[in-house]
Amino acid sequence: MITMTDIAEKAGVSRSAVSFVLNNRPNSGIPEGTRQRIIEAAIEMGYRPNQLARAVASGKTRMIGYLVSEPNYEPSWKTIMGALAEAEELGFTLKVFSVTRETFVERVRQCVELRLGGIVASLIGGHQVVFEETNRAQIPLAIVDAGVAQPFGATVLADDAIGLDAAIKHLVNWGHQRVGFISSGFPQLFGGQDDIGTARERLFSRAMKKHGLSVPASYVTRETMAVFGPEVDTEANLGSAIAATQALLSLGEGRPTAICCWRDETAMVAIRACVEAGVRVPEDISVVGFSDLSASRFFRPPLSTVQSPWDALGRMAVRQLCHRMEEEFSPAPTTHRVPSHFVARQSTGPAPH
Amino acid sequence: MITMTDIAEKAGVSRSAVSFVLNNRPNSGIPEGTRQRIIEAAIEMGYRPNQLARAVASGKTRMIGYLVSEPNYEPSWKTIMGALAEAEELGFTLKVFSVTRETFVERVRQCVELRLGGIVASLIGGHQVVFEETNRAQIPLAIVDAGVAQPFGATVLADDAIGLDAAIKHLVNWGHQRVGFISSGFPQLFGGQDDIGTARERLFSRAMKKHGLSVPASYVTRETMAVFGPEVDTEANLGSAIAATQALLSLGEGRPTAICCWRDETAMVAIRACVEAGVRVPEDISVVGFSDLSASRFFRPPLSTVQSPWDALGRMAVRQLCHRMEEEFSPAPTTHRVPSHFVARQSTGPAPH
DNA sequence: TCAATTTACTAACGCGCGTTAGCAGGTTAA
DNA sequence: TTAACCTGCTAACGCGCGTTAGTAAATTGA
Repeated sequence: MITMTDIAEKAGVSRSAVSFVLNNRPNSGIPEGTRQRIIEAAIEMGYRPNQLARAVASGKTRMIGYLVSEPNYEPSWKTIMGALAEAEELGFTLKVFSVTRETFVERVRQCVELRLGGIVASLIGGHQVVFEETNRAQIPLAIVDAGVAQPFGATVLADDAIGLDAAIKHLVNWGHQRVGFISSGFPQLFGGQDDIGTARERLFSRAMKKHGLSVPASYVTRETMAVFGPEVDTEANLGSAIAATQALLSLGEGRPTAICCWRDETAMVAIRACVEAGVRVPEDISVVGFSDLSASRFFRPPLSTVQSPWDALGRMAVRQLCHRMEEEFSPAPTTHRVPSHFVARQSTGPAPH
Repeated sequence: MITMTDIAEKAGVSRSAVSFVLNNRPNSGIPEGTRQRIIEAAIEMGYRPNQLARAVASGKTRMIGYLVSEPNYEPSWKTIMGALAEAEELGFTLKVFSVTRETFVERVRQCVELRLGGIVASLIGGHQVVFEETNRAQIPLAIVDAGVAQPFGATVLADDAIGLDAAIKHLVNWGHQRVGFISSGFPQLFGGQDDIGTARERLFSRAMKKHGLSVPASYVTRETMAVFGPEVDTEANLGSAIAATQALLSLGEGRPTAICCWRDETAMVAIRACVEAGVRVPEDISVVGFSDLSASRFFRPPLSTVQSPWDALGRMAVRQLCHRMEEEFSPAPTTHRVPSHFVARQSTGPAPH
């Protein structure tokens, strides 16, 4: 590997001169002739600066780390790819770490040891621990899609209220008055209470109230998700979604004429549960999803759903992180929202009389 | 940031002693007492070794780079995630780079400058250039899912023949004799001819011959794909797939009773084109896909398709790369195949008389 | 008792680079 | 004529670490 010393020798100058020229430092006093000689030597020898050494010497890195707890989940990688694109546009490189409940502390330490300039965390729980570790090392932190705003770092959230509002408006336009909700809760967070499910339920109630509709307690149910491992998305894991759907259907005459689900997968399972119970979708009941997975437009019926802006979330997280990397380190929390959009397909229709 | 010097001071020893203990070097002659003192000091001060400096000093990196040309494509990220998992299990970290025709040379240079220990390339074309660059820097290269084996580095391929063979066997069992093929070609490769489409067509012919079936030239068509950008997977891009399907359907009485498509997306478009032409799937014609996208099981009818082992491809690529990283550098080509599997769903059925 | 060995370390160099201080020679201004 | 300044560099230090050579003191062996 060619080093600066090699090209200094070839150009007949000192290594310092080479460093000055290659970093084209102003006021270094290297005249054009010498400058050209050095550059030509560098090109001729195929010199490539060692970024590691550069980082050690300068104490700065243009690398950012990305922690994911569910790498095989479609929303996860869409967010990653958004982050990757933004990072590259801003001149950073992205290092991805997958994380389990057992390994996530160790992974954060790895990031510290690699002296990464900043960290994006896309986790289900465990943010507190990540913060403690990064804060100690003075590493800026951005948290993406955590459900609720965190009391540290830059939290980047989808503005679910916008999409949810549009969804309910859509249902109201179809004449629906009684709308049920299947929330999603995680019983096995890394470390902490599950306030996410509750937050979602509040969000739903607020959105309903905005349209002058009330939500009986029996209309709000919750599926319980096992968090880790590739089985997250399989139907086998969604037994509780079936139970939640059946609970709503069993409410008799006063049952909801529409159901909002927190995830597209939940909506798919709910629809299947409805059909199996002899309830047609959307003729007898309308179902709304959340996420807009690639499979959702191929589902029968194609899902009406709130598109979560995964790509934009990743981009925003990186952008906010870079802001923090440029400034003095601060653990102060900030929150940034990215709008979501409702897209009407065929799982919703006019309310039955 | 705490350094070795800090903890040497605290423990009352030299920095060398600290280095010896923390790397628990054999025969360093540090007695247990001193050893404990140093370790305690390190823990107490929350010492984290600077892996960058370590890499500079030792000249070795446990980082591998991953170049992707189509990061938003489902098979791409499945492969990435496989690679990530394998890398972490082997104690490496993964740096992902997305690549366009304009930036891919620059990205390879970045990898060199970061002194990455090895590179996985998941590209459509351009392998030759990547090889030249990495070979000059003596960086091991693994190429994943390139369609055909490359004359350098470790090529990791899906053994499509296995799945294709199973698919044709499946069709033959349903009584099909006349099977058409819609291949996929890339007109805009990074640099070079498109021999991939041709290779696929040969593969198909061989598989058919194996089952005693011949393939008239008119049975083999090809869709032409625009390569880059997020529009790759949209239906808008698949006009040529519609044309290819119509060409097969227009063959009149002697037309194929089954069609194999090189991609699931192609199969979806082909099915739609059939239905629009009044040809029912699978009653009048059977259609087989390739890939097994997550949407494919939700498509109507659910696609019979060859599952490509994306995850395993990524894992294999990293494993082969790590082999090369351990040994003396060599540009010699090797090829590694990962089996594929056929999964029968509802887009195939008995041949019509 | 004294050389030979072992023990327990330290000093010093190098990795490739960024950066600051400074120096020799020429030019300018008073 | 001499101090002040500019030009065109170089010497030297430091980043945090791995590694080799070496050294003073303690121990051993004959």
